[in-house]
Amino acid sequence: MRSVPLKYNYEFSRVYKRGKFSTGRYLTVHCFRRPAGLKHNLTPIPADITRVGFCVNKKQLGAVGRNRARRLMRESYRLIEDGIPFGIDLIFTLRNLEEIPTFDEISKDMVSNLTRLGLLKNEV
RNA sequence: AGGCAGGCCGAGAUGAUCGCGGGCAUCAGAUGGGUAACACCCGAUGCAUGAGGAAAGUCCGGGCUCCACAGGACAAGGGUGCCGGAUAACGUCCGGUGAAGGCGACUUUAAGGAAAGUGCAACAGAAAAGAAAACCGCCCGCCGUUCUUCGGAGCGGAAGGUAAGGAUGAAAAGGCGAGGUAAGAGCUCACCGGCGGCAUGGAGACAUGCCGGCCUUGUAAACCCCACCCGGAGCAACGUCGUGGAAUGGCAUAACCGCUGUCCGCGGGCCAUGAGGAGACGGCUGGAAUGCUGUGGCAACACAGCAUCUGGAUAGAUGAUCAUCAUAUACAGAACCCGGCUUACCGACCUUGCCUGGCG
Repeated sequence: MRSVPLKYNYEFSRVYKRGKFSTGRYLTVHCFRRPAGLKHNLTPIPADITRVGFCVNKKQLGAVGRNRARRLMRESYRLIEDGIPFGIDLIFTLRNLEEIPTFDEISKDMVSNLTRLGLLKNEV
């Protein structure tokens, strides 16, 4: 198990355009199963890693709020990381909400979304 | 009791479990990357450490980097504008002067020049910028007329005098009082204001006093004039490396393929070269640094000594859960770095500070 941040803009758009998604009450999850032999700048991307991105709309929250939301999502992801298969690109996006949800709400929503996409081997 | 001024702090604190960034130390290397081999990267463990007073707005001033000019002056454009000081510098800060406000402690200040010139001053008003103007009013004399107590009085008229009063206006040509006069007027005088000169004090802005002629509207946040300052762009700056592809040169061209058949030639191969897109690394944090003490200074600040090392991420590190403390937690996240300004903010604390009023 190894998770690595998703970096480049074109990789994000690939996940949005060609991947599957699931929307919950607080989060939207996009996932994309990388085909074998995919390269970035002629360097092959290892098959045994999962790449993750966390997004918050710049318009809905200030810098502090965005940081907080990202941290909550990252922490939730960390706890269920082991149950997720390799070779996948994931993007978690906070939905447009009035307030930042609590850790519990994000955590549960993340699990249910990933289950719906068939990405969780067994519920934690 | 009310107020004035200044300072200081602010992810609320503590504990437990799990987790993140870079740093240091140790370990593991018959296993990944890397090297000639080490180092190093990657991995594990431990240790300490890890956002702000505004990190924000990006409004000024610098450092740093590249480009331009490599000398000076002027013009254009922009900025600043009482005086002195502080500073690397500033439009900032400190101390003062003048003005305005407040009973006061204090506060505010968009403070150069209106006698270099130009423009503007709506409406109202007779007149709104020149040494002006007579709407009402006031007045001597004159003419007509009425009355008469024969002194004059009233009314009307033409020509004049008058800026004291009324009326207009944001503003009416110094203010106010006395003398003066037919009525008036800086016409004369005292005081006040302004202007000019002189003296004294001060480093200066200015202050005080005396003298003079009797006096010149406001607006420069209208143009403008004067003095001083300013080259441009920014860390996505800039520097180093830079697979492949393309370019140029060299070498090899047996076979095969392409340039529609044939021949020649060229390309596909290998090596080198200087640019260089993506990307990587550096720039990247030890600094006009912070704390304490001392000396100088009213102060801003400067100097000296001692001590300390205090974020450097790169899709972007400070988090999660639980428990306790008191009800509960504002504005808000470094992105090259400093000095300011401005704006946002739940609240906590300090000064044997100062002022006004009440009671004793």
